[in-house]
Amino acid sequence: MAEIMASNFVHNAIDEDLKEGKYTEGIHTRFPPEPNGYLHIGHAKSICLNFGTAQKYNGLCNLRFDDTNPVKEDVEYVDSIQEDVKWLGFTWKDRKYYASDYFGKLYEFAVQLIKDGKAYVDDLTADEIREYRGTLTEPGKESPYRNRSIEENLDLFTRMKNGEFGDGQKVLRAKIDMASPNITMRDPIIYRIAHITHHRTGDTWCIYPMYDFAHPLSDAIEGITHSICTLEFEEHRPLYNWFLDSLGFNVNSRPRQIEFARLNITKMVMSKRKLRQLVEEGYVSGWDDPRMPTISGLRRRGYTAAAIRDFCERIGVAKANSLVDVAMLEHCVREDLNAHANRIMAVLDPIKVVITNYPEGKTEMLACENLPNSDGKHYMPFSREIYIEREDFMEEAPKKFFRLKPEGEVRLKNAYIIKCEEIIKDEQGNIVELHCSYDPDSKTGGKTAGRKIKGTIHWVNVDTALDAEVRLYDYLLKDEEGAVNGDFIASLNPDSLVVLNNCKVEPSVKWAAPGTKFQFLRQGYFCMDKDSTMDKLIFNRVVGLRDTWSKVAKKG
RNA sequence: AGGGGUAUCGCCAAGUGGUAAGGCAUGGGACUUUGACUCCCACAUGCGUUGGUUCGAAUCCAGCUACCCCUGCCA
Repeated sequence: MAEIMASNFVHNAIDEDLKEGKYTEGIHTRFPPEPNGYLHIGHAKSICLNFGTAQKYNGLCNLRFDDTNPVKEDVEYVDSIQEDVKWLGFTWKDRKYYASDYFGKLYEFAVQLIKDGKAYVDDLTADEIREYRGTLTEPGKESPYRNRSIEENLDLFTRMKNGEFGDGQKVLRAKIDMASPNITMRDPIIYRIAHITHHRTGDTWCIYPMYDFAHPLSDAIEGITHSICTLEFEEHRPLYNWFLDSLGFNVNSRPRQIEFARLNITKMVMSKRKLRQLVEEGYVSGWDDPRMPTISGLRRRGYTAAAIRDFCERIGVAKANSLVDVAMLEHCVREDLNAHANRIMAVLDPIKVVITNYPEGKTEMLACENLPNSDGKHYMPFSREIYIEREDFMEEAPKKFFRLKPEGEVRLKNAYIIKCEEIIKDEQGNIVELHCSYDPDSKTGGKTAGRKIKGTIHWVNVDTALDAEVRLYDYLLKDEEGAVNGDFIASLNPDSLVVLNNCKVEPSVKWAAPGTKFQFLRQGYFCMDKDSTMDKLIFNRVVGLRDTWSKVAKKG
């Protein structure tokens, strides 16, 4: 299982608990997604925190599906969630649970509350309940049904369970305090009626517990010691504790809820609602479209699990709302890819180069390092005609242009030094071909291999190059300012997917593993998508694009 | 009668009364068969603000200010 080392304020809180002699049985956390969508990078933060914390204290972390609202949930999501958590490098062993596993127990807990006079069945309509709740500045008022007898409540709740009432006709509420300044405590609803088929329990139930009721009790049932969740649940904590107190859970051993700030990243939309909208309205091919900030989308882009884990450690965990620069995420993939991804060459916008003094018909295999300074290598054919990147040649080049120019020399990566002798143009004046000469002794190990040449460019062999349709992806989800608010649909960047048809890639591409780093000298790293085929390569442009040249040019 | 939170460099973030870690970004420089990578160097007399306590305050106290969350039969 992947290791998370970073320490944070949640750990400080746990340390205090331990010092006070609490939770002597060990630390136990849980990751509790609702299966109503795919996991995204924000969930990765929570996954790393929960599994990482358990690891740090030699404890356990459960995977629990919070499936208390069947209207939005589906098995497709429970499958994808498991796949993504696993892929990220974490394991829950046999501790996969569902809140729906506890529907029976939860029902009994509710009955107990009624027997203790702490819950009642309310006949008010949804609108009436809202009115009675009061506002942020005014207290609510008590429901006329609030003081029904325990017997009547018991009878009504049983009949709710038995399906005698329609959706919305009745709810079960906790009897707390309608005047509480904390609105969560104004007699919160704990059970609602919904005649819907649940993806796991089918039609067994027609009443479903609310999150506020199900969560603390599910935690307690599983022996969770620390229930780590996001900031918006902070004022639900008194209610979380109220249920546990009211049902007699020991103050020193019951779970403790700790809240942290959710993740925001510049240029990325993290709202599940909006991501769903993108999928449902067809703006993307699915939840795993490489432009999506979902775990599966990032995976298809070529992000590695290690990079995402590293990112989650680096951003830290705190309570202050924050907006992490996407540059941090990109740095993390770049670093991982740089260390582990094999180098392979591809030319996106080819221009043919004929090496006039290279023997016709000759082909030699040149050794190419898989990684800088590594023993691993692959071989690439080289012959008289090759392709180079169109932008690697400039007819009228400024002084600081280090690549190919008339009468200039440049090094072909893993091959020879060539010199541009002649430019061939068509009637319109477009450059169609370059004629160059090469220095036969300049390849690795040759007599003149050590000559200092300022520029090095990538290339592929004409005869053996594979044609590819390359799609370059940029972040889809952003607006001009990179802000995460605003009408994101209207601001989708139409250039976010570019298809290049003339791409030439080296033959070893057919063996390239997912995450393979393609060489684009000066531009950094392009990463091949895991689902790429030879005629359709998807490159993650964002990984390491760094146009140093334009910076140099700008400076003069 | 509103309540709950949060403020430390452009962006994250340590710090828990003893004189401001680290990372990302940025700017210099070295190296380079990737203008990448790597390596060096620089980057808060300052911790939202105003007062107070103290030999000493980002840390304690009081008052301001700004931002976030809460009025689902969502989670």
